[in-house]
Amino acid sequence: MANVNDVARLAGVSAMTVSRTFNHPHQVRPLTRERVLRAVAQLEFRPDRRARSLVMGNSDTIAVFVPSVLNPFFGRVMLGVTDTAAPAGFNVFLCYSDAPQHVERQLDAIIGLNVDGAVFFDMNITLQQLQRLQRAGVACVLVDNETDIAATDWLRTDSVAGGELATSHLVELGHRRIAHVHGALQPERVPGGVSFEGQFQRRIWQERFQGYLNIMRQAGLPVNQRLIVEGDGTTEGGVAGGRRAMTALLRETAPPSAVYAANDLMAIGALQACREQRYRVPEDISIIGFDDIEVCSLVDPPLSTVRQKRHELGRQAIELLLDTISRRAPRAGLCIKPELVIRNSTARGADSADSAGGQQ
Amino acid sequence: MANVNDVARLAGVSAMTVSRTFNHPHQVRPLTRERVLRAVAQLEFRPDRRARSLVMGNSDTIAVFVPSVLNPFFGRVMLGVTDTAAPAGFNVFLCYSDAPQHVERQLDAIIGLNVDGAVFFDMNITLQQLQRLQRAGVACVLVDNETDIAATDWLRTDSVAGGELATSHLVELGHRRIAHVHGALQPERVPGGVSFEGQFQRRIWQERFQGYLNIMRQAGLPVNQRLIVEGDGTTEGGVAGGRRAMTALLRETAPPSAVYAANDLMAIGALQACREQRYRVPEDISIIGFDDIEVCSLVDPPLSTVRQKRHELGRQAIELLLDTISRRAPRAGLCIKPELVIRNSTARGADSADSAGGQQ
DNA sequence: CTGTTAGCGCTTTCAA
DNA sequence: TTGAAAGCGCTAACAG
Repeated sequence: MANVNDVARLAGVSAMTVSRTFNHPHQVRPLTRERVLRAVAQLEFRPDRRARSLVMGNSDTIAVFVPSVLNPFFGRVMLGVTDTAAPAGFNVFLCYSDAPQHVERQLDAIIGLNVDGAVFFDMNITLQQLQRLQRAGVACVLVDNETDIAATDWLRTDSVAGGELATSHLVELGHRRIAHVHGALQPERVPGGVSFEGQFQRRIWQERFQGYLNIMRQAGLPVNQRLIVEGDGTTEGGVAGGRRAMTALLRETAPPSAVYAANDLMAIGALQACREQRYRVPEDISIIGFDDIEVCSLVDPPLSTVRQKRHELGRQAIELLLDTISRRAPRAGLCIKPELVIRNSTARGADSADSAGGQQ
Repeated sequence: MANVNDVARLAGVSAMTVSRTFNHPHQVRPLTRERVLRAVAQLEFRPDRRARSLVMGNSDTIAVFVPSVLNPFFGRVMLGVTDTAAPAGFNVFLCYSDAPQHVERQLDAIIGLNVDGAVFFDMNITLQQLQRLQRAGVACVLVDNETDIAATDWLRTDSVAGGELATSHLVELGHRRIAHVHGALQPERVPGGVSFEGQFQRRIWQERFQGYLNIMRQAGLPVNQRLIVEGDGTTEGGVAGGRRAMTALLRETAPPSAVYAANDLMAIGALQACREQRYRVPEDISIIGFDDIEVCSLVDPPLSTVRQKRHELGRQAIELLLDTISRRAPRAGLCIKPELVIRNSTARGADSADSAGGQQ
């Protein structure tokens, strides 16, 4: 590969002039610039970013962490990320922690790569990890982190509002026996009570449940502990977990007439269980999910859900990060509101609990 | 951030000893090493990879190109990539060309980043682009590239064999009127003939079609031009394209009793069309797809398909690349065979064409 | 086994 | 407007 000196020699100038042609074009005489650019083209010269980065102290590279490459949620988020980062001249380094022990190694890796900043989507970054990054000069933005960390910028999706949207939708359709399939609970948890506060493995399950509670109470509907069941919100186990949960619900003496699942995969599992047990959706049972991943419109019936604005999420996260990197903005927290997407898995339900269900 | 000199000072040694502690540990006395490592820990020192890379002439970073982050096919491929690259000490830089004009810019970017190598999955890399990369010292591996390029290592999935697997499966189930929904054709194409040689927009459509032809002829079945219809194999338009194609097929006076779609999304679209037109799958019509993406088991009925070994594909591509980078292996071409996955969308069909179809 | 010197490719500062 | 010198953080080569 040609370097500045090769170009300089060919153009009959000094290396500095070549450098300036790229970084301060107005400081070099048009004619000289011409000559330099001709040499650049001839030698296919691309400035070496490592060397540039070394002396400049910034790398124009950011890291983006997602929990899993297999998770269909993040494809569109990444599009929002790139659409925002690329125009600003940043390269995006994607990290995924499909094996949990990888995170520490990945953090080492991005510190070694001297990224200017990092965004963590849906992770469980600790204060210690965050501070290590910050000591290493990496600007950080946390999106839906498991624990709140005051020391940095963050962005959140409003899961409580999302849960409220889903539940109100069902309530407005006349449903009264509304079940909730949530994500995994902590292994060791205090028993009893419908207030699951702090007992969920992940914060989003807590919040999506909270939205459900809010609306049920607000509507004056009884919150029935037996209709609140644990699923599995993971990418791999989500569908099976939703099916298990739904199967259990259908075994109840009075099954629910509507189910709000804390994510789409669990909702799809619930759909499968209904089909297996010969319940029709949405005639017998309404089902609503959460996230609006692409499969929602591929299943039968197409799934009503709560849409996360994923492109927007990626975009705002990067904008926040770029602001932090350039110290343009004060520390701030942002919240993105989801929206209701009504497809065909939800329909008007019975007015009372008694007429719900019905094996055909 | 601390650097070698900071560590050296704290440990009371020279910078070289610090460097050696990382790169040639056996060359430094255990006691000295101890002291250095303590200083390293205390200062949280991570060697700067830019500087290291600059002097070593290699970056231990590779780039991986996929056509789209939204394409569900590549998640598992990326897992195979990382599982192979990480143990070898390589960072993976993921590039996706969701907007076509991005490719050239991405190539510039990875050259500037001085990656040691690049793998291109399912792209349309030209000889010019390849040579530019090679002149810049980037080792390249092409996986299912649109055009064969002799100048580099490549890897291919055996799409012809896959098409044969799918079609034989249908033939063995007793189907005779077997339709094929393929991907897009070239905008300008010579009309007539069932030999679509060279008229497909993408090579994989050509090959997956070829497998169909091979088996139909081998089984002595008539190849009916009207049962070979164009869909849309893209991530965004695949389902709608498959539905359109299937709708057309069902309008035939003698609809097919089985359909082989050139990818899963089109097969799912076909499934939807059947449902809309009140054909039962697989009782009235069998449908088989290609790729085995995750959604296959989520739709109803679960889709029979031809499985691409995606993790394997990622793994082998990286192994080939690492070999090329270290000049361990001669130029080579590899071919990965797919396998049949039978789920519930295919079933025994009528023995003759006449009894096929049947609106209920 | 350890230290000194030089240089990877680039850009900043200072001088012309 | 251009060039010379110095150095970013690291390691190979050589010396001790």
